[in-house]
Amino acid sequence: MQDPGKHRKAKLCDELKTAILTLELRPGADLDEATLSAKHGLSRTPLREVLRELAGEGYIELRENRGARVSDMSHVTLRDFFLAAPMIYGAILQLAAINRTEAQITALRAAQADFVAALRKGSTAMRTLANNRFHEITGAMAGNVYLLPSFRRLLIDHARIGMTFYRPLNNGMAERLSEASDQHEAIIDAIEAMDAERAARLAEEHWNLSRGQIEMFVTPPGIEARLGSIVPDTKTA
Amino acid sequence: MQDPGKHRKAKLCDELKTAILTLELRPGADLDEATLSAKHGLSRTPLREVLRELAGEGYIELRENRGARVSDMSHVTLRDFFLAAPMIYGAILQLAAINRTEAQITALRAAQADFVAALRKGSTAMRTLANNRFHEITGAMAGNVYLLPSFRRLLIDHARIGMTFYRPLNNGMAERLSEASDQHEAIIDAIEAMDAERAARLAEEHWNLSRGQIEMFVTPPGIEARLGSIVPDTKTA
DNA sequence: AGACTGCTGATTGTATGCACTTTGTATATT
DNA sequence: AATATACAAAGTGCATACAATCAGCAGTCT
Repeated sequence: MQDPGKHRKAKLCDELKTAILTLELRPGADLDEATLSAKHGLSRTPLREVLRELAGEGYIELRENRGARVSDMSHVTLRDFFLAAPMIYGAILQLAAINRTEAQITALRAAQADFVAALRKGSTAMRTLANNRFHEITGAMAGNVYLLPSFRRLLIDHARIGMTFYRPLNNGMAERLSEASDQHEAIIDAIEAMDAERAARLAEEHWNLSRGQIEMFVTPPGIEARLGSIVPDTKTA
Repeated sequence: MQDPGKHRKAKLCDELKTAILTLELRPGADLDEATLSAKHGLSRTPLREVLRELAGEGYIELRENRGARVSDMSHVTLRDFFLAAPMIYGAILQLAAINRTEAQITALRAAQADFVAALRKGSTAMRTLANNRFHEITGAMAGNVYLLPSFRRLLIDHARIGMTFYRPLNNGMAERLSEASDQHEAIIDAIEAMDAERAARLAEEHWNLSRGQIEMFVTPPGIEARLGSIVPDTKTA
């Protein structure tokens, strides 16, 4: 696992982020410094600095004298997420429409192409990461230093929630995903046209779609089956 | 400056934050690792970790191989600030009203008492810090992990903007400050009553007051005086 | 039995030395 | 005189060694 390249730190940082976003590293998982530094061919000093950065962005939590662990997600944070997400997402897309540059539009189109490709033949993780990248770019377009910290924090958990709930083979998944893709296209158009109002409307729609999916898996319809009898029904068997 | 206590890191962290909030450390100021570590009796390793943390919270910026500097503030960031602040502040106070605990109310009252005391006989810096602490507590009350990062980032620059513009001896300063204090009291009441709607209204009012003060100093009335003549007016002298 | 106290292994926190990058300056060249 | 290059000084980045702290467990005492 030795990597004498110059970007070992950045690489490690990306790998950890990816692992966390895709739930490869589960919420609450412990991160051991010695193990990680050995695995990535870095000494503990730079590793710890990476951990500090990740903590600052909300990927992990640092506990005094007790090591780092991946940021937890509970029903409380899920509720917080539902409260904050529509507001921030709406604001970001509005500002993106106002401030976007041509180069950013190109980048956004590329990200959307990746997302479509991932929909076609990628894993759930690839879809999640591509989607995450798409929205990261809208954040960069908005370019508001005060909103970005919360936006980034939301994206982390949105990705993780997606990984948890959007399982393949579920009823209507394919249609919903292609709907999300269509919304992405519409969002690109609105941003390119610098139509903030339309962007805000699309943000709400996009959020509602996502919200609907999450709710569907949080509160499923219930299983249609009766409890078996404790004493075996010898008659029917 | 040697401090063999156990909390050197936390202390250094607080001192740096305070210095940045009060503009003792100016936006854009360079932070030299060697100097800082010597000044605070810490080696460079833990110092660098503190810097990473501060960077994560938005106090400073880290540049590869070129040291840290205090986060900059330009006309662009000021504009971003005006866009983001009312939304986030409103959301935070609403959530604070919904989620506050009794203990937090007590803490908020204490912070407000400090603020009043600072108004009476404190320096501008003390006022700013007391005000900052008051709002930090409302953030803790809201307790939404997704909104807090942006809220904290806003508070940093709100404090710094305040230090820049709220200079004593200016027209109407005293009245406006006592008005801010009154609003704090009203905010406490609304939060204690768990009245989210009233809290949101007060947030808007509080923001408008602050906004007005800032605007007053950004766009002053202009100086009533003519340029002196280049050739001295020998007749009048 | 239950709770408390004092060890021990493991893990995190800190200090220091060296390598590398950046930057300012002096000198040489055009 | 202006630009380019080489060198020197300063400061950051990383690795290793050492110190402090914590979790688990054994043993003792009530």
